[in-house]
Amino acid sequence: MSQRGRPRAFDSDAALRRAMLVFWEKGYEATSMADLTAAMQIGAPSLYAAFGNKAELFAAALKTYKAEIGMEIWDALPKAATARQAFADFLAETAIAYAHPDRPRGCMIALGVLNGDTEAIPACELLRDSRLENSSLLRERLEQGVRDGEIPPSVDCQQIADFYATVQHGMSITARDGATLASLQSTADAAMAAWDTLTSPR
Amino acid sequence: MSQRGRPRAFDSDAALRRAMLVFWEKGYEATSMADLTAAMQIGAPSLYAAFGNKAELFAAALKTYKAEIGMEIWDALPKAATARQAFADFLAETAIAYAHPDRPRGCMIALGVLNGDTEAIPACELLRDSRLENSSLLRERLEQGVRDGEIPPSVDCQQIADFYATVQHGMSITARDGATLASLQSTADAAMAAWDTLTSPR
DNA sequence: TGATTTATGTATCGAACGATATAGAAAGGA
DNA sequence: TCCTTTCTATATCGTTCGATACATAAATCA
Repeated sequence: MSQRGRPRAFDSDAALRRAMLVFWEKGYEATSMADLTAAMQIGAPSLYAAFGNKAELFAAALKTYKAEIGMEIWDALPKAATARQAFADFLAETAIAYAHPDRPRGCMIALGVLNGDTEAIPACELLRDSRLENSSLLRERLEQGVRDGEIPPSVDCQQIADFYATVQHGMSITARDGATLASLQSTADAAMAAWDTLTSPR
Repeated sequence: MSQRGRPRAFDSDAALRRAMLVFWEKGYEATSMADLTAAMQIGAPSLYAAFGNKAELFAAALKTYKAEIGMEIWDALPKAATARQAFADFLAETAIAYAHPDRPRGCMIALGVLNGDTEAIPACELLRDSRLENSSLLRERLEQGVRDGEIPPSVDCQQIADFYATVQHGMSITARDGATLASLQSTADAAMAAWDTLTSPR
């Protein structure tokens, strides 16, 4: 099963990366196949042969985004010694990532598709599931804090996770509206100002 | 200058209201003229004659949204006696409005258009300006609190306003993802848990 | 009543959409 | 060398997009 036939004339990973940037910047629906073929510098048949269709290409681009960009943010959760530090780092990394000067602002997962019939547009459900997964990651880190004795068992970890996930979602919109890195960092700090109250016994 | 010609066969306000609901639910770009004419129960020529084009119809729908839905939320700011109560009410009203069972979830201003070239899509800039206006309303209420002696002058009102505006933006996404009213209220409470720290002297 | 004005319903416009058919080009296998 | 396989480039498919031309209907004005 060696590679028969004419070899591919483009770098598949590089093309996928370019597609990711376009989807990230414009969202799923606002991105046309013409936008993609122009950015990826390949013809439409090559795109379809390599990635299936627009929806599958988006799914692949999302996977790349999670592995490459999302990792910068979510790796902070397990690294930090305490849940508190984990959340502070998580928000700080979010601010840095969302205001990165050489990339689309905000988060592809939060901004990719918000509207649309969940069933009609598969990308919509894909992103929604990703957001819910992220919220679960936050909850699990809090539950770890409970097991570590850092957080009292009486607190509702899901509620706290939902709050911080909501703040992160909002930061995507605020970043798209032009907020500075300092402003986003300030918002991250403000969210952490609620930590002590949120993690005090109920 | 009396009304000459054949009278309009539809209620313009009711049609605009239906258009608002469609834009609110699907966003600007995902809403087609076919969606609009179906929801408004009028022909395309009647739509164009009455509202100009899609962009102008969206602008009119947004105006209706602000006057009708936004008022429920933003009226809380001047009504409350203190800045703290104003922000608590503002967030509480946001939770209620975003989880209303008989309406699209979340906020039309936050979800209408997030992506897209600001210049190419006028609706994008329109919504961005609306979000920045709302942030300014929050800042002004905080500044009023400073004048009232409720908040120390050393705090950065814009930073606090940005934080709460960001939370509200995030609540739109969280609401679209299916969060319950109780969950949104919990997030609103969590945001208020930061109030004392945020408004303490710097 | 006839002329004018405005709204409606049908049918359709050119452009852009996502997706392909087709033919030719570039590789390995025999 | 010839065949098979795979990829590329051009041209285009049918559909949907936002937006209109056109003829007709329903009102006021003279």
